[in-house]
Amino acid sequence: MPVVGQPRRERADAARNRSAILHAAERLFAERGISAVSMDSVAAAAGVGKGTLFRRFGDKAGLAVALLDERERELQAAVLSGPPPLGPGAPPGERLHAFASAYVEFVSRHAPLLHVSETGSPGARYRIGSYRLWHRHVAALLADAQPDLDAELAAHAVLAAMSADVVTGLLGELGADRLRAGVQQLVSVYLAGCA
Amino acid sequence: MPVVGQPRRERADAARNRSAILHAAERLFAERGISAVSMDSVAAAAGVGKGTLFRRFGDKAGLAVALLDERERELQAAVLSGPPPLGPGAPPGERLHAFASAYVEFVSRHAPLLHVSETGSPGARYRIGSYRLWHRHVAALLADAQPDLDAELAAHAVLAAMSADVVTGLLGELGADRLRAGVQQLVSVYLAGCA
DNA sequence: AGTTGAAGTGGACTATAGTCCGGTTATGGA
DNA sequence: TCCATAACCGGACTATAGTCCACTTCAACT
Repeated sequence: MPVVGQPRRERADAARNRSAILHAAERLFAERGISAVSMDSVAAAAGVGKGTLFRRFGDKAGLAVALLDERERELQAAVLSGPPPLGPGAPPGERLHAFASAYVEFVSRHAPLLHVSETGSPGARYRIGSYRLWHRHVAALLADAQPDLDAELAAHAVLAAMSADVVTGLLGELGADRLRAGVQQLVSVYLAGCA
Repeated sequence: MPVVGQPRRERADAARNRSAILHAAERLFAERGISAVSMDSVAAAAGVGKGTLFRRFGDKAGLAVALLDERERELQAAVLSGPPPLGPGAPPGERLHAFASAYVEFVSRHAPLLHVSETGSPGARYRIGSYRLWHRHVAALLADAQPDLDAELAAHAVLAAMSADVVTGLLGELGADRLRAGVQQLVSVYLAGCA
């Protein structure tokens, strides 16, 4: 009887295919742009059938999430256990500003992938694990710095201002510096907390 | 020679078809839910060919935008020339709070249509006329109430907190009241302006 | 009313996402 | 080593968005 909650180890062939798919997708997306790459071509480049691709990742959005997951781990590590001011050690206000800068940077860099990952069911962003992680992080810092605030709600607002849609939609119009300034102003105003 | 910048009046047959398409789409979307309605069936129900449908509205997102446009006019009228506190006459802070409530309500009611209208090219929301209108409105009120603020940026943040994606993603988790409270808190904090 | 050409029309066509299921293979136990 | 079984594989299949272009119709101007 298999141990509950601890599924058997992934089969060796499945692991090989998973890795092949991820690498092929990464390469093709970089070469041609995500929207120009069909799932068929990803499967072909990875040397697997279409069924395998969809079985593993559900749909194109799922594939994007898997790809982002790898890239996001780096930022997560820096935030959870890296050096201050991003990591622990600095006062919450400084950490918040540092996080905002880093996150805007991250979103800018991976905007196309993020956009695809949020395609499909509406509100998908709010259900994936990483959003919850960032939300907890921001809410904790806000609550720490400014107890009068409803930090849960404020954290959602801060993250909304850094959503992939906002960043891609306004980057062209405002430029990276001004975009960052907007988020920093938002964070500052929450931290000042004269509500 | 046709007058530049003032395109000829829409041809009568085109107007008839446009109206037929809009009405058919409205009915089908209400009956079956947007995602379950194919563009083919909209065309068939309207009694036009597929080519006509796509020529007029570009794609499914364009059709959604056209449908929203009608519904949005009501809110626009109330904001631009209706009675206070939503319309002119009340102090800017009050108008802002009133707008936030009304807009969250609007987004909640039309979330599926808004989601479809933002599908497709990323950042589509920021290019359609109505976003620019709301942004100008919010920015003007913020600038009026709190001159220290960078009102342009703050207005984007306020609208981001009320995007269709945020509302659909968090409505289930937080509920309508708490969602509204979050936006009200955001507005209050900007108005307090201790940045 | 007749002419003319621009705007509009419709349905066949292509490309792609995502489903399904019969056949195959890895894995753990005897 | 061999067996039973559950997971995995792959490609044919379906449904739908969106394109294209030869044909039709409207309306402005004689």
